[in-house]
Amino acid sequence: MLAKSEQAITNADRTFFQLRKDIVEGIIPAGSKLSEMELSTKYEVSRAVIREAINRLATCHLVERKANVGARVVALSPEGLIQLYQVREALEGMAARLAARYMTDEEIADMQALLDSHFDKVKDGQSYYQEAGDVDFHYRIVTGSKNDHLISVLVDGLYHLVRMYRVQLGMAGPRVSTAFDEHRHIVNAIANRDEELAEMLMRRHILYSKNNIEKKLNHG
Amino acid sequence: MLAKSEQAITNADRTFFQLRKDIVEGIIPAGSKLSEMELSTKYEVSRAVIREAINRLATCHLVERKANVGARVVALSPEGLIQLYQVREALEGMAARLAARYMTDEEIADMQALLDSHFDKVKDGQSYYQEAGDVDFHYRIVTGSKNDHLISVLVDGLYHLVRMYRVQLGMAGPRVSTAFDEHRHIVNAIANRDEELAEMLMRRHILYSKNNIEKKLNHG
DNA sequence: TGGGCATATATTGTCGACATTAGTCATTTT
DNA sequence: AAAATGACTAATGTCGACAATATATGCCCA
Repeated sequence: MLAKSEQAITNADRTFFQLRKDIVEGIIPAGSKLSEMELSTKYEVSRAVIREAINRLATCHLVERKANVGARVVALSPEGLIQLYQVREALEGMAARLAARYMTDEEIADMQALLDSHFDKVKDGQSYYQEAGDVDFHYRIVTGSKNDHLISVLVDGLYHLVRMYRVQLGMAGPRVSTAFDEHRHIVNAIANRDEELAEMLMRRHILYSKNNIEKKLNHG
Repeated sequence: MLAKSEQAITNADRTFFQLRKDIVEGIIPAGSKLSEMELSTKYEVSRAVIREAINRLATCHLVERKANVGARVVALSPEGLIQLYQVREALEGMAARLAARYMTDEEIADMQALLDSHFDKVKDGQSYYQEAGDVDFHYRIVTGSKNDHLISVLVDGLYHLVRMYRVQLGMAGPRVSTAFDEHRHIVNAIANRDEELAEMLMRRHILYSKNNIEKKLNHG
């Protein structure tokens, strides 16, 4: 999905990525117990490798671990999703501000080109590109902040949790055209080096997404 | 230091806390290599326990790990500290906003009382309480947000990194009296349930701290 | 019959040994 | 002489076995 430089070197890496994928996509159900023995036979690695993978998942908040008891996949709750979006609003708002400050002109031009290509595809009705496009857009802003902590918390942590919610609660993409307009305005603000506006627009963009999701959760 | 519920159950827990403390306080120097064998003899536990502790430290970004090579304590850099404060500004600003929304009247009253006691102590010239008081104040706001992700990222992650910088760069507390005024104003905004103002004041408060630190780094 | 306690079992926590990899140094070849 | 290649070494990665802990079962007693 992400064209990130997350490449697996060791078995623990591979197992971690595989487990994370299986959890995010709901192959391993939310709230279910993660037995080290069971997983070590299933993934054909030793318990130590599974333990390391589970520990990493725990620090990503995809699983919760209790000493001498074991680990469970986190349970999905509406409040959890709201809280996730509150953090996203704060962090990605700051990311947009920093992107307006630190992104190079080339990076901004690339991002504008990316948005154009997305727009063409959406115009042709290929709305299934929406999620990938949205991910791409947010990813570029976040990396454009040039802030390693920000990047890590979002890309390595929150985004996987958000994806888990979206996949398992069946939140495929509504809000296609409006979201694209919002993306466009954010990029314009960044191109104008208007930090204040970039942050404000990004925060509103995420707030709208949150409200939209809340609506679906309540009336759906 | 923190009266948190972080209590060690297993040896890995204890070793993790001990290692974290030694790194934050500079007993293990920034940038130095962490040899698993060496540490396992030093802390009198097996290599597996050390490995688990190091892995946890890696996800806290206190150490950096490279596959088949080893782990090093992160290097301190002025840019790193700036980036940390950028993330703090975003997250604690949101925390103040959410605290204004979700803290109970009792929690707010407690916090005001805490501030009063701090003020009395500072008035008497006991300025060495400043850092602990500051930590207490920020900790209450963050937990008052009732947002688990926010709490975890800040309390389990960033605060230890910030403390590492403060300890090792010798940033003991200046800005005592002005910081107290800022704290007071933030609490007032929260008591008035003014989310917008609470967030804005908190962001400024952290921004001022950042500027103050930058000044010391440059002229110090 | 219901509750508390002791035992039993299954799971996690811990350990030491082995396998594998990266880095170093010496040798060889051009 | 310089560069490349090969083996050597020391570290990390992986594994299976043992120890400690929590939950479940069943027994005893009120």
